[in-house]
Amino acid sequence: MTTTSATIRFIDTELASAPDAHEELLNRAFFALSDPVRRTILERLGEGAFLVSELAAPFDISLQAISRHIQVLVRAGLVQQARTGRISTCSLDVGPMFAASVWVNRYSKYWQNQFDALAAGLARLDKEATRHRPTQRKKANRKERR
Amino acid sequence: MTTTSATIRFIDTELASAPDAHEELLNRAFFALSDPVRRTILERLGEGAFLVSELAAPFDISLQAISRHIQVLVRAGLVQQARTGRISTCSLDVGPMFAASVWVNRYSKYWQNQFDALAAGLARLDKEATRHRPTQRKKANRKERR
DNA sequence: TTTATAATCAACTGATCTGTTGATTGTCAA
DNA sequence: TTGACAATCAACAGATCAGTTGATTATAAA
Repeated sequence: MTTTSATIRFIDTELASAPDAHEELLNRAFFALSDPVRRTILERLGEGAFLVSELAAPFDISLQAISRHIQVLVRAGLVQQARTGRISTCSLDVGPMFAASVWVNRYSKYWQNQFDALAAGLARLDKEATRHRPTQRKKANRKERR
Repeated sequence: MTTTSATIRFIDTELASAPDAHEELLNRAFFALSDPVRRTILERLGEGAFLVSELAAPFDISLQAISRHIQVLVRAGLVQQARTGRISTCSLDVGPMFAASVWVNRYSKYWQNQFDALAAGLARLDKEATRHRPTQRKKANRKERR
């Protein structure tokens, strides 16, 4: 990655012309990525284009719910939809993902001890889960509270 | 970045032992990053450690609100707090950020045309904003609806 | 034409988010 | 001891989120 430095510089000047739009793009991209269903959909789309119903098949929630997840991805610019007739083909757009990577990678200089840091994060989560493990989830597939 | 490939492989096996914890770590990390106030706090912490009140100073919202933003960052593992007496010093922990980078960078192979993709995303946001621009924001610093 | 299918829209519910104000805790200083 | 200060807690309000079910739109097929 010898072009990273130049790349980031170019992006930064590009953003300076529309800083609000870029902020909003990051807001939406990170938010879209914060849900495991949406991340799974994106992983799937990494392999190619799929119909909404095909994307929905592996999940235990309604097609409508998946349709709205996809809408979140579309509004974040991560997914494009092409409707031909009654079917809608979804495909990936990694533009916002690249923007997210640029933002996050500003901290890459701290990643000498990435293993320790990640292990510590996981250990902390395990300890949390052990300390007060929920007896039962309130709703299936519901997002964990903490 | 000649070690990237080996790095990612190591992390993946590490995660396989606690997949749920890793999922939850990503959920929280991406969600924490989806708010511009929290991203600004993280940028600041990249320069060193700060008190809660110091982090709150640049913002127009209450100290309590900032305190809760920091709690979100702490629960995501991105920030550590050390309380000595009545003051609380906040510092950065890039572990979850590294995990987020690893996830996002699985799409780096698509980034040959990153410039076009990002520009398209920004152009789309601009077009949206022009089409139905809100006459006035409902609340100061409130998150944009779309 | 009638029927089945893909996908979205609409309305509703319960949970979560983000901000507010007021009270509280705990420490430092006059 | 008393008062100021850093930070959090607690309770509330308004908005958003994520799921549901039922209706609707539009195309494909019998």
